[in-house]
Amino acid sequence: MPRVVGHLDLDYFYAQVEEVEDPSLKGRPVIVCVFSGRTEDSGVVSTANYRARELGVHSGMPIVLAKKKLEGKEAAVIRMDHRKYEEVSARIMEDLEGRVDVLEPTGIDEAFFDLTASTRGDYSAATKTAESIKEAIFNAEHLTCSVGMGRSKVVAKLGSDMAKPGGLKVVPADATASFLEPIPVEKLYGVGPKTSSTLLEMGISTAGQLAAADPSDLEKRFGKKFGGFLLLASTGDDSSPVTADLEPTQFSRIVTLKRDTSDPQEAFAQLAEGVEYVHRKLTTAGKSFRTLTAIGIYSDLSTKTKSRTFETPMDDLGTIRETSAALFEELGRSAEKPLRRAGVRVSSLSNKEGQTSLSEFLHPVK
DNA sequence: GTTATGCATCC
DNA sequence: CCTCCTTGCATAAC
Repeated sequence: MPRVVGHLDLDYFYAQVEEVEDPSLKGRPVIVCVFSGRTEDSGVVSTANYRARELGVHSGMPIVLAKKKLEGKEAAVIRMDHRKYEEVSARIMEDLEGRVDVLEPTGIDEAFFDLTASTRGDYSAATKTAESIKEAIFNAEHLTCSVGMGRSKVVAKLGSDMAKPGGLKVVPADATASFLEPIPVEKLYGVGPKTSSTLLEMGISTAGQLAAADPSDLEKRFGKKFGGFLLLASTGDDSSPVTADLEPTQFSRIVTLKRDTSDPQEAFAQLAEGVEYVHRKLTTAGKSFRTLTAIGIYSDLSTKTKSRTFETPMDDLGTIRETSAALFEELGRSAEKPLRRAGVRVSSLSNKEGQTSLSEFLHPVK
């Protein structure tokens, strides 16, 4: 029986949530932005609706540049409200859990799902389920989404990309090979600019060519693990399962400083709220950490990190404060360039004494 | 085997 | 002109 794997992606999520909340935005270019606070308009576009995209604006673009492109176009420039999008996302994910066999959220606006068991590998039954899911989200939240389905995660993700915006792309298991053959390698999940340029050097530009490549050549260039993955992905045979209740493995926060500085204490002071945020996330999740990392991003945007691992799990704000302050001191001393951004991360997480894992909490053993 | 650090991906 | 977050992996050093 072939697996039935789906990928659901909420369309231009942040901007669409804003459109739903304020219908007067419909039909106008809308951009949701992260303002860094450094100057009036410093920061980047997080999400642009399709009207804004038509005018050449896309995510990652500096706000100043986006505003120029949108001048005189009745555009709405909105400050990102992460809390709001998280609430909408949580409602949708909760509803989805009841409609699929397994749900694996992979971000605030997307999730993989599995329908193998309930459809017994029947792709027409799965198509009906996907359609009802799209309908349910639209009825409940007035949001559109794009869905892809196929026999693996790579195929499902490719499908949802192709279906954007608002569509459904189903690739039945036996149509996988012909579907993948002409796909450019850079479209494959897990293949970014670095990997695709290396592949191009090897004369490989499509999934079909990748599938026909010499496995040992791929291993030499990418290592055994990633080389093997590429080969499987090229034929839609990547086997990674859809997994529910994945526990977080780290929490981090990075902020942009008001001005570049070589003074570690000044940088650390501006990170104070970020430190509290990380501690709050840790507490909410009921976790302790063993490793704490200070992250420095310098004026030339290069990155340097310093970390410390404790022998026993820690969870208090004081420890995070003191340790990150000390690590920043080291970061400042070892660098010749001033800092532009500063961050803190906790990892090597474990559940606190007496706390059940999130998964046990959600689905207790009877 | 564990730790520190950086790289690549994706959002 | 340049935000923020997460995950996994490679590699070197201990």
